[in-house]
Amino acid sequence: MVQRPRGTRDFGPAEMKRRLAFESLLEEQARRHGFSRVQTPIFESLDLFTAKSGPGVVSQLYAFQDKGERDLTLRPELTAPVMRMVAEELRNETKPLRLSYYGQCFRYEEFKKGRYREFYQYGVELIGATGPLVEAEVIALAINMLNEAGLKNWELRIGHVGVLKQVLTGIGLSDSSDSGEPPLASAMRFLDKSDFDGLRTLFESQSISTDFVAPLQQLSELKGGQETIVSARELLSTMDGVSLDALDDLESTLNSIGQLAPAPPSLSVNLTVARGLDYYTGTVFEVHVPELGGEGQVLGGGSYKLLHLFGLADLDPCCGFGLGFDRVLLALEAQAAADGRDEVVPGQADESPLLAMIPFNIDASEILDLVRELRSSGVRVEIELRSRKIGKAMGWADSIGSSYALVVGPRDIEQGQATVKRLADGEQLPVTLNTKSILSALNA
RNA sequence: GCUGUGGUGGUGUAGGGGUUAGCACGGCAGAUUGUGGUUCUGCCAGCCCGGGUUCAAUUCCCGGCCACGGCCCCA
Repeated sequence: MVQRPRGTRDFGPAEMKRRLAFESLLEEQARRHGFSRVQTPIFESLDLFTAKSGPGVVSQLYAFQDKGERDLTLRPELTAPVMRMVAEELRNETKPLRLSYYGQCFRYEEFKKGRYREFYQYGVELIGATGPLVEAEVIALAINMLNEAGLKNWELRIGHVGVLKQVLTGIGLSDSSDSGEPPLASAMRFLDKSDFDGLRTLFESQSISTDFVAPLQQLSELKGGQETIVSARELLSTMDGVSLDALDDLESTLNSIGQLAPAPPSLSVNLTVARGLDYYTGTVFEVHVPELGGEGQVLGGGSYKLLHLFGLADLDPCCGFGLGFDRVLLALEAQAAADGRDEVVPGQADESPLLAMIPFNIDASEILDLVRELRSSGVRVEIELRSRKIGKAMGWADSIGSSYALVVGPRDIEQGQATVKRLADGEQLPVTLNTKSILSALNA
């Protein structure tokens, strides 16, 4: 028996109902925010991702050579492909662009709950505009999506890489280095790991006053929502030469988000986020769901500079986020189970009635015209295909979830009459064997 | 990269060195040739793979594969 490759999943009919409902819910929110869907290839040139993330990523890629010995890889994420597409195809479009995308990505790593080798990402990028309002637009969309999906108990973590950069630059740390890691990057790493001894040692080696360690520690330990900005402002105003521009921008972004979207269940402002990634330039944000445990991050994004890699530096920075489609669904499933709810994703149930058409001791050709007409009127019709006897046919109709059954036998054909049976209560509705009559019975 | 637990029909499980490997759900058929959901009966279908120990392994041991977790990491 051949099995699925490790780290992949099959989705049966019940699960796909939820996934399709979730995707269209996300798409509808994106649409209302002015975003248009795009799609890029499942595989790309290997260079696309090494350019963005460095040669180290190759170990985590499904990379391969094609018959022309071209180095290719299954895509591990969607931001870089969309950037490539913008540079290749969309230069002439009116800016800013609001693009959304959805599809599977592949990473060769050990898989866990919420972490698969083939996983699905939904995301958006807003390209060709920058600033607090742009960030607010993007983050508000993220909030609205999660809110509309019915997700509860999630936390929006938001920060601004510029705050810390401006502080560290202001006190004299350099952003460049002839060899090895720039001092600025080292400092950010120490702060991210809360390694204040390491930070102190770094400052000593860079001839920077260790008096700055204490306020930096305080800054990194600030916790809370929007009021954190006020505390940070007080703290930073005591440090000479430190610009408050980034902090002002973050505050402006937060204010606009407050107007564009409902308040998230929990908001956490963190001013020393590093995110390790040097292409982030402004606000960065993540959404965490505690129920998911170790793989609790369901969404992440921010303002970043990547288009310069494609010769479009004038469009940098852009702002976007990626949403972990599978993880959000896991969270929704867990929450629905905890509440004893059947509905995991709003709108997952197909509302239009299903009619079980049961040809009984007649040739099926007698009812096919009727079936066609009913279907083109929007009714879901399923024909009994196994010539079951009446009792079994009814059991079949029930088990496929139909709301109505219509048995058509020789007598019905002769008389042009039949009865539509409503399965919920057994009520029999007499109909004439034509589309109009049946439709009105279904709507009764 | 480190590490824990587990793998018995399609699903959920019981059992256990020699068994007709039990039960429930499911699917199919019959009782029931024009209106289901009850009931009864029958049928379908299983010990993850390889090696070892043994007279005998689904059961014990080792390895692999797969599954579910916890750290680390995560563009």
